[in-house]
Amino acid sequence: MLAHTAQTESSKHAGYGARARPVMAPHPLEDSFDLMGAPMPFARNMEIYGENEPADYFYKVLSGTVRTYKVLSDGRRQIGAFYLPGDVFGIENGPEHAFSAEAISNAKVLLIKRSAVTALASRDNTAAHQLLGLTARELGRAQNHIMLLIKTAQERVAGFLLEMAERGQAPGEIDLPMSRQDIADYLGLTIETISRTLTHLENCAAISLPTSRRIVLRDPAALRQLNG
Amino acid sequence: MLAHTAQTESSKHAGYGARARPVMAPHPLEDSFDLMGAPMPFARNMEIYGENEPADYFYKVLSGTVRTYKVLSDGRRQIGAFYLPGDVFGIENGPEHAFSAEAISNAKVLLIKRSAVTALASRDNTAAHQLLGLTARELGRAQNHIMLLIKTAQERVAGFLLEMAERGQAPGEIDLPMSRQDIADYLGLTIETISRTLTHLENCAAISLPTSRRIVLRDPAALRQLNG
DNA sequence: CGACCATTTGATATGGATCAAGCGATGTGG
DNA sequence: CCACATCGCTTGATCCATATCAAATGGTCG
Repeated sequence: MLAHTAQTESSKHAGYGARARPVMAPHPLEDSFDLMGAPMPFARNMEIYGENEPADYFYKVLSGTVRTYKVLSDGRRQIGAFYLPGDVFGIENGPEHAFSAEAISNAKVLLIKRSAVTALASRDNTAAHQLLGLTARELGRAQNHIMLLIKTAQERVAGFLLEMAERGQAPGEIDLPMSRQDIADYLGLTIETISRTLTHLENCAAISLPTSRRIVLRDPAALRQLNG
Repeated sequence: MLAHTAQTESSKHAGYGARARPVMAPHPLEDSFDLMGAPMPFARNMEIYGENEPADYFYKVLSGTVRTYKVLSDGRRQIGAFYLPGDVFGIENGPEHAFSAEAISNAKVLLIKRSAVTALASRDNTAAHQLLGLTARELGRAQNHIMLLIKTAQERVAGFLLEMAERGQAPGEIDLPMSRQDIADYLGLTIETISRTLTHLENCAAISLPTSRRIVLRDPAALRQLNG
């Protein structure tokens, strides 16, 4: 539904560019695409692209957090993944997006023309290899997600916390950018179950919850055990 | 656990080759790899590769059916996918297999050296494109699987039947190569729930079950509606 | 025919959903 | 600055879909 106007939009924010790339554990594979993109800001809860729209761009998170999701006919929402700064999203099978994407928090996203990437990939085989690597990584993520979805509520939440802790910068500390509803829709549970499970983990001294969005992993080994 | 002896094994069955490729809806993308492989037979329930083994080969089903799966520490098994003749499997993120693979029925599988494919891909960009296409298709399959796993038992079974019907040759008729246990482990349900759901669908006149392994889609539209 | 295995069917238990308040932070208008 | 509405989160009570436990049935192979 949202028509990208990358040129016009990004021209309003001409200060960013590749320079604005946050200091992160680098994803070396995709670096060569960075120069091809136009940075673009998205406000909290704004749609970046919609399901079934033509997949004309790849996207790289510069700052903020992004969710991809699908909604079933009766309104159930499944979140496909959360993307943090440095992550690339929008890579999918076929010419249309299978999921929708929204900014969870105010975010800056690099838009990279898919046609430019595939053109580059057909000339430069390191670029092709990088694109393959990104797609395979996404596949691995989806496979892990499948494994999460067959577990008990405790195991799903423990797995989610470990995943977020690994991806964040502070080891053993998580600053959740997403709501309980987002977590629930990622894990295939309800907000009530997420909340109850977190308080239970706190009672078990596995975690502590200084605030509802901040989680300290007090006993990661216990979480890993729960993880199945 | 299983060390492939592709050359020695396949030399015992030197009659197959690309000629033995079953007549199927072709997957045009991977045809250029076919000549690079060595066909190899696997008996029912034999392991093709194990989780965490080096992923030195890609595999293409020539006949029979293959399942990939992961087992959690407590014995729960999740089936990642079923592969029918013409399908390629063993494409994963990283240098090791994330799943194990077994023949469900006696099967012939083409083994294709991964190094040969990547070497070809770095020279020939159509080959690179084909490999990317296979990986992206696998990603799409995993994403659909995720969507299945958040649904009710009826929806999962309906979705599974529609998926199998699309992939099989006879429209509206399914000859299941796998057991109820396999279906259960694919859908994250129990065999009892699979069985009960199938009999319920039969009572609703959505399907009929001439035998336990044969399913006729009597009312595909009803199934599609159930699918969510 | 008889043993074995896969599948179906039945009875009961339970984990997580649903329904329903409460609570705490954040923000807004008076 | 405070009263109050709002929103996200937590907590409690009950319900229900599916798991679990158990037994019967049926199909296959020696």
